[in-house]
Amino acid sequence: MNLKSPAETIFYTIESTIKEYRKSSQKNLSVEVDDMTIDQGMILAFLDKYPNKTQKEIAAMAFKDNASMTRMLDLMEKKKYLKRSINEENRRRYKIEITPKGKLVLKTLAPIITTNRENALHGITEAEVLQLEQILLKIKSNCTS
Amino acid sequence: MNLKSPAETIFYTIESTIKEYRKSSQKNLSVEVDDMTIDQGMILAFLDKYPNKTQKEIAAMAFKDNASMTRMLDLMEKKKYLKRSINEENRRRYKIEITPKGKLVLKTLAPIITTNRENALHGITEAEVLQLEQILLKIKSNCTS
DNA sequence: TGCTTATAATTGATATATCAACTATTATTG
DNA sequence: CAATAATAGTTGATATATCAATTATAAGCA
Repeated sequence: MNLKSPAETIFYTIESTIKEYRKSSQKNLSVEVDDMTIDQGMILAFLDKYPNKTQKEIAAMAFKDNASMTRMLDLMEKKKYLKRSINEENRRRYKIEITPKGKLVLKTLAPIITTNRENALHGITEAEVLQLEQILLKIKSNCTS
Repeated sequence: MNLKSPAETIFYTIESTIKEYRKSSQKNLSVEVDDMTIDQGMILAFLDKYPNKTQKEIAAMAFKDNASMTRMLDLMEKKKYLKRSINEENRRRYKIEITPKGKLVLKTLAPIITTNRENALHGITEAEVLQLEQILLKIKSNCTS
């Protein structure tokens, strides 16, 4: 039987690469911010960039499940990074506002995120990144269609 | 500020690609096997291929945390896919054996896994897979060093 | 041999992922 | 307008991820 062991497949490489990236990013983040995960940081960045989106839309953009999004926002609200209030124009939705504490964290995060990305892509050309992206998008498309 | 939004980065593409692959693989697996996750299937495949490795070694190969491995094996044992017994040569270790039920599932899984992989890589050349791998390994190496 | 250190695995705490069922609200349609 | 369907978000259950602390055993060394 010629079934490759999981470790020999490209999927394993994809998964282990992103895991290492996440791990090293979390490590660098934790040095500067105490009680924040990289996912929470990412959500905060999305909320900052798209202030009028629904939780559901943010979830889709961040590639998260709605249920996960609810729980992450619960946590972030508890930690005072943001505030949710009912959107009176559509009472099913929330209005989500980043607090001053959240804004401050975003400023702290920016250089860390930049460094994380630069570090991960060190010695890799723009062309390679493009190739990488194109091939990945093909795989992604194969899996969704 | 020129900080890209998370969705515009290659890391987002990597992450979303592997998530779609996992999702579609889980879906195909669930059609044939009822109470098994793709991670459990992967671990079973590793155990089959490397019957004398420790949990720790399997965890490292499968890119899992030791704690996760303990819990996954607990579950798989409870579901009778495997059996653990103390290794008398080194009482810190377990001897892990795949049960007949586990062996059967492995057989059922094999064609599903093959199909999942082929489907995901449909229309992608060997050369592209190699490129993909090389670039990813660079990123991974940047993150671990 | 006794003490210290290393190793394999577990456990607790917390965060996230996923699916399904559910609530509240809004939109549609007969 | 009332009944029904669609939408936004939540909750419960279960699986996995991660870190830190802990247990049991083995190995190394004075």
